[in-house]
Amino acid sequence: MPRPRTTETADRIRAAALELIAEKGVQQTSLREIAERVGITKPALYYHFASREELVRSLVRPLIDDVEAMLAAADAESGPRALLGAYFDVTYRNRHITQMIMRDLSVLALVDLTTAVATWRGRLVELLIGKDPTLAQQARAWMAIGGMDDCTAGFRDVPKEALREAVLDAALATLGR
Amino acid sequence: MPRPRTTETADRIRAAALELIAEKGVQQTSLREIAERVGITKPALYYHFASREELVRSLVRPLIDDVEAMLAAADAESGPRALLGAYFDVTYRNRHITQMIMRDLSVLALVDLTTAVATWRGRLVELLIGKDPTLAQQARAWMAIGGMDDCTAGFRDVPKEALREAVLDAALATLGR
DNA sequence: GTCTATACTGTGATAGAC
DNA sequence: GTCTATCACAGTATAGAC
Repeated sequence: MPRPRTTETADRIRAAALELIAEKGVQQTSLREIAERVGITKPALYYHFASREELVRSLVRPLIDDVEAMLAAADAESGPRALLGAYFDVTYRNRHITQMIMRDLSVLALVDLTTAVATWRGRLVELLIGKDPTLAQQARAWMAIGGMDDCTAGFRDVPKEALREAVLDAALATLGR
Repeated sequence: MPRPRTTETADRIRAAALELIAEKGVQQTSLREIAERVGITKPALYYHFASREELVRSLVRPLIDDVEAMLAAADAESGPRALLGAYFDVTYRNRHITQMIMRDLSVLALVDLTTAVATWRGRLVELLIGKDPTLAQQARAWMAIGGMDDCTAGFRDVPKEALREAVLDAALATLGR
């Protein structure tokens, strides 16, 4: 077993990128700035990530994987409260990424992850209200899920448990439970 | 009275910009593309708009003004259904702009209109649930307002009246009425 | 395997001719 | 009101040093 390495450069790049993006948004953050903060040059960054898109994709990936794992383990019988609670936990755990996406949804298109997100949104809707929902049901589901994401991204100075309770309460009211 | 002029170039630029932005997003649309569609060169575009930001700001302005006018005329006594109905009408009337903003909230920062939007959101929350809301009330208000915007931007092939009914129903459920 | 030097393309933006 | 020419800088890309 090799001795523990100092932090990998790629990880340091990701960390710096997430910080800067949190401050200024995805499109407003240049690769030069990121490289500068890490203490390397722009082309050196290019060695670790083939493009700007690939860097951003590697930031978003953990959230996608986390949500998909949660959905795979989700039990349709467990009811909306448990389901939305699990969803909140995942997006809150990855809230820096959630904030980044909520601030600029078009990054999903940039990194070609729009369909992945649309897919798990659809799956969530199905678990919450079944197949072939009416327009009214769809609107309620969208409002509940999107609103949870919105609150997770927006209420940054609220302790987790208080936020969790408030958000779940609101989402369940939206769904009419 | 002068004879009716052909469409002003500035208006044609705005129209072309809105079309292209609807297709590809704000940050993904270049000034060259916009100028090309209008049939002029990039510097000619700069004669009409001092910067890219100013062009985008002039696109967002009508929505802001429309919402602010609606809020100024809003009666606190008229109740949440009338208030949210009026809000839906305004965002739906300007839905191309609403779509643009929902797709990339960071454009508001780009054109320095974040506080304007935050202000009327706050006013809306106050009209809906009063001053000094609890966290739970705030979450519900955010979910209702943000969810309406989300649905207005997202359900593009639903007739207005059907959408209006579905969205109002969901928003009122969220608020607990 | 990691980075530097260098260069290419396209972008927002300006100056000045017509 | 529109053009040509030009700028600085961004993202991207490769060649080669160590």
